[in-house]
Amino acid sequence: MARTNNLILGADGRVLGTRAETTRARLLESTSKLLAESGVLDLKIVDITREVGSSPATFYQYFVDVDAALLALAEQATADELPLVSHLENGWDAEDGLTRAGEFVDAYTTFWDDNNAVLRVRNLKAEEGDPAFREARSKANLLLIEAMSKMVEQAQADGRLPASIHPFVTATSMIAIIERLLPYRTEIARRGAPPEALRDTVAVLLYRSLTGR
Amino acid sequence: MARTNNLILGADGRVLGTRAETTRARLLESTSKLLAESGVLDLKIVDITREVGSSPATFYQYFVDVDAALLALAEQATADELPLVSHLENGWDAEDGLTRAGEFVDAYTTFWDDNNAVLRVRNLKAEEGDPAFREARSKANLLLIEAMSKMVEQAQADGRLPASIHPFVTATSMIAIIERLLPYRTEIARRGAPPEALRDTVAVLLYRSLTGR
DNA sequence: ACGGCTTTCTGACGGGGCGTCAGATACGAT
DNA sequence: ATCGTATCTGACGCCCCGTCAGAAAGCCGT
Repeated sequence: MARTNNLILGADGRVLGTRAETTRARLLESTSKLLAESGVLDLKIVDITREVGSSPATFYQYFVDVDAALLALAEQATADELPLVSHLENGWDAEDGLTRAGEFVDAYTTFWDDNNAVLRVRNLKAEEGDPAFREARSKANLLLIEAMSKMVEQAQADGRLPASIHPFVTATSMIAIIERLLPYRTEIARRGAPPEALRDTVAVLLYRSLTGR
Repeated sequence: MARTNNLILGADGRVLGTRAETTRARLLESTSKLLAESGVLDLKIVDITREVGSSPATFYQYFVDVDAALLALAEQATADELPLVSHLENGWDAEDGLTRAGEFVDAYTTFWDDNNAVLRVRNLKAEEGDPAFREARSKANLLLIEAMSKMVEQAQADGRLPASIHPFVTATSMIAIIERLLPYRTEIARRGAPPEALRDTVAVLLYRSLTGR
């Protein structure tokens, strides 16, 4: 709960001045960097603050604990994710549908590459049951999932997809594919698949499962 | 590397006697329990050993660090996963194909529910780049993915699936769906989807994507 | 430019987990 | 029962955690 009505708050709920806002931002950046470098399990508050040249006590002025900082990062990542919905608007039923599917995959890949360390932690904590991270994940994916659900409903109405599939579950499955497959890239490459195989295959899978074409 | 040629080894590579094997097993069980209860981030060696009534030093006789224990658990889980391949053998091309897909989903769900805490950690560490966990994950999924790849190749040969999809990537995507969706169950339920919707939808998605029917 | 007030930062501390080692204890063979 | 080996653990120094009281920096009115 770091942001309310555009006011950035410290750990004790006070409103921050400009100097404090800068410090907070630097701490978040440092957290993100260390997260990407060495993983959550090795994330230490001492290291975060050392990185920005301040002391551990400072950290606690902005975040009640590490989780609070991680949550703030997750919420930042959400802002990058929401625009992806533009690739889904108006469906993929026109003849350039498959192309648009590919563009969506590309856009998601970029988003993922920029935020993967944070997203991994967000998903881990969400799956472990933490309500705040659950909420953050839902909010991030909601727009995409709703847009995809609409595509499925349309395809069902047109008789291209069976009525037996549940639109929301189908949409969530598509997010699952794309979210889960990106970290596999190196492994897939090691199996001799050409580099575009992943992108193209995922695009076709999404296209088929969402439009029934 | 806790096991070589059926001999169970301690952290220093020595062969364990029966008493030691029991202790090691109890430590692993305790680790698994605490993992499920409170997540990786709060996993403490002190707690693990307290749980079995021994001291932290004992832990280090069997595992060089927590990761080693987690890896051992991941390898145990693999043993539960391999038999699932029986649901894929001979393909889903007969008329009971969709039924068999449903049974596979059920079997995987059971496997997941029994092992989810460990699998989550395995996947996290694998995605963070740890080679040992990468290896463990690959080994666990390999049989399933190979079987699914064969199904895709068959469907492509019969003209039911486009040649443009890569069998291995497709198979991995199916694993992604099923692995990733199970933790979402509560969230999907909260959206008013009936309880079987997930099972049935995933079964249909797998069936369609793997057989092209 | 100075004093006083507020915001922001930090040194220092008790608490506790980490990982190691030397010595204690339990076991099995004879 | 004794000995040798396998197994266990108490105790220690190290480092991170989270807190608090006080220091430093910034701001404002005069």
